[in-house]
Amino acid sequence: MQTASTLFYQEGVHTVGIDRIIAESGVAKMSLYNHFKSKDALIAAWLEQRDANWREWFQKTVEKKATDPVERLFAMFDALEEWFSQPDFRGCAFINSSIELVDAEHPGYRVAIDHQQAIYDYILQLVNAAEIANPEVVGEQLLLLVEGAIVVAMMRRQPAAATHAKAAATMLIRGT
Amino acid sequence: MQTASTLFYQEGVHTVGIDRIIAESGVAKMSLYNHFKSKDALIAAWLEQRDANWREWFQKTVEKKATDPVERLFAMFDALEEWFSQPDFRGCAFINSSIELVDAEHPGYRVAIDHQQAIYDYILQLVNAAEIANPEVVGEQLLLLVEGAIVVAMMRRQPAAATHAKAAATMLIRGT
DNA sequence: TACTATATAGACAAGTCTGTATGAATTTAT
DNA sequence: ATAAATTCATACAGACTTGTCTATATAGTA
Repeated sequence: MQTASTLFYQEGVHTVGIDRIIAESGVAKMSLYNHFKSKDALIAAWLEQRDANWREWFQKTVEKKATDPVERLFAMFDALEEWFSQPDFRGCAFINSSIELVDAEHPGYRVAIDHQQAIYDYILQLVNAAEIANPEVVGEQLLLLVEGAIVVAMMRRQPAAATHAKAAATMLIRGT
Repeated sequence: MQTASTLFYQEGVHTVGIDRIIAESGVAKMSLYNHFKSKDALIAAWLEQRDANWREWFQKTVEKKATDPVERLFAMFDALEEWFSQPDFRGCAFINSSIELVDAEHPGYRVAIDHQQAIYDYILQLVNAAEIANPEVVGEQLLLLVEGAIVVAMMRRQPAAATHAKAAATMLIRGT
């Protein structure tokens, strides 16, 4: 699973084959198929695990950087910048997978969609805690900045998008 | 090429095979390989054509909606909303392709990266025409809103992201 | 009319992929 | 220590992929 995780994230679920996973992990093919009934099931399990891990990391990092609700909203973008700066950063696994898994019936597709909604829910929670007017609207706008920063940082391969997103968020929240 | 264009955009460059393209287009396989030396070359040609078409449509639409530079910046998001509302909207072909074409050496990869830069260049041009302070910074922020709106609209399958992006852009530019 | 490109249809090669079958080795539990 | 469960290594089936080859048909031009 660990091998599958890094390979799927680094090279995409479509280009990485089962043979590659078993070769680099040293696990026999039958052992893999004993734990996951198909490659699609493995992909779904990976996405679910990554969803839990990523969101825990993100929230823990944000809440460690600041206690004030407004400051935590800004801290989101500092956390993003940390993420973007990691040498193995290759964008959001859930955006990437939702694009690769064209079929909406794929067991991993819903996980990817729900991940973005979970991010929005977390943002909305912080916006509400900060007692900002029109919380849903501001929450949607901040979500756009988060997702936009991820995409731009991925394609440009530089983490500066987080800084610009943070500045824009400051403008949206504080008006300065 | 027309068949390849719709298939690649709708279902992704990886899942659509050569056989599918020749079957739905009625073109013989050797004719296709006579015009494009490989599938990768066909993908690159498709991206280049779509880049030209999309940017022409986008700029024409924006410049038709408004003449004032500031209003044109806002009109970008109205154009996006039109795009998002098309029933066959499936996100940005260049974001999608840059994710599917993991290899940076792929002939189509650079086209995808350059496309985003071309969008930024256009935004910057409008920002400069509007004589906004810190044009590069504001341009980057607007790019985040554009790219974020595309991703969110794609995953949610609803065009409301454009409206939220426009409101955020208004706040960034006008402060209200 | 005759020649030259180009298009067509389909078989084919060589490789990829997922998933299954099999028997031996190894670990775990009693 | 013996039995049970799991893992390993490998071969294999069947379906898929891209790209080539061949032989026929069609269109344009001198």
